[in-house]
Amino acid sequence: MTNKSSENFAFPDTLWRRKVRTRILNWYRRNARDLPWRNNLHPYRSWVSEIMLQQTQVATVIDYFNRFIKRFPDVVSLANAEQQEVLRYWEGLGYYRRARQLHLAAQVVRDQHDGEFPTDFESVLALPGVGRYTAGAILSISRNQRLPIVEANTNRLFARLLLHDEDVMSSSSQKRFWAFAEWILPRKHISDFNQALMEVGALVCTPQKPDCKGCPLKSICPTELQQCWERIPKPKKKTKYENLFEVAVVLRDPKSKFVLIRQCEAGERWEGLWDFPRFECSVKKPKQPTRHELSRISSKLNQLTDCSATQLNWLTQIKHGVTKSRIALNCFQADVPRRKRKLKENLKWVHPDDLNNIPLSVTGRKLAKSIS
DNA sequence: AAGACGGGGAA
DNA sequence: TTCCCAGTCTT
Repeated sequence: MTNKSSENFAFPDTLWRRKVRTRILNWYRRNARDLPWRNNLHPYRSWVSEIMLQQTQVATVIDYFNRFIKRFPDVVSLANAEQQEVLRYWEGLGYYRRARQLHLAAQVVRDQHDGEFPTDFESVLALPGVGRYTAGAILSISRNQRLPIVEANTNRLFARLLLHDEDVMSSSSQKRFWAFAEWILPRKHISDFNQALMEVGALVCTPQKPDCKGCPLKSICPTELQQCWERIPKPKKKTKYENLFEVAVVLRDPKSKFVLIRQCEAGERWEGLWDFPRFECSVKKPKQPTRHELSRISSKLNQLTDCSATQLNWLTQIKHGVTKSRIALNCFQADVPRRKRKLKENLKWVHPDDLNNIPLSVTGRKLAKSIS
């Protein structure tokens, strides 16, 4: 192997590199946050934390991580759990595919790696839900293996350090950053160094108003010199949102008080999670829906559940954003004359108290709380 | 190369 | 409101 990919790019000299390494490491030793996954470094814990941290901020993850590790302290306990329980522990974190793949990967480790989390890069990378970043992060952080990482924080830090003004997510930018991450990586203290890169990105080299005065790399960072952090990294074009109007119905059996819930299927959002029957439908004045609107709701409800409702009472409106949609969800309650004998696979009647043990979409949880 | 996936926190 | 987040996987 004579062609290291970093040789295809022009980076500063090795003196500059040494400064970056020592300054970043020294800064980290004084400024590292005390985060739960930094105690008791172990590949399993590191893996769980890395999956949770994908596209999710540190502050959000902390409580989820602690609860999750308490319930699933090792990879085999996770593998042996029901997927529904794993999803329940994930509820509210979003990107639920992560939880399904985490669970699946735990079973792969149990069945193909003797229940021991693998420590070679190829095996880790082969696990579902693990890409180049996550595999490198797990093994570098928990085992000090010499593997580079590139993620949101380092994208920003590298772009500024290299005065890189292209879109950081383009494939050419990513190639350059991976090469740089490899080039800048020291021989020793890999775990601290990789965490330090992210920590500087998170605490100092922030998207808005970075703290260049407190930065360990000030005076060797061209972006600090030129005071051009607003231009680098290149701002992305803003996403436009689409307004959606939906209706959810709490169907209730008045005798037993049971309510009907529906499991989201593959191809839908929230696959594997449960929700109240729900569909797209706009209602102008939800408190006084027109006859026409009511009949549309009934018809769609019947289509989804084979149940017919006697009278629809408006409960509340819940607003929430999902990816690029902004949804206004009008919630109704209705009693059913009598329960159907045969239900579709993905429907079930449950007592409201039992909803506590069932993974629901966040809006489903809000609605469940409002009726209990 | 682009789009989907989710929700919370901060400005 | 909009932006951003310890990315991965599928078209």
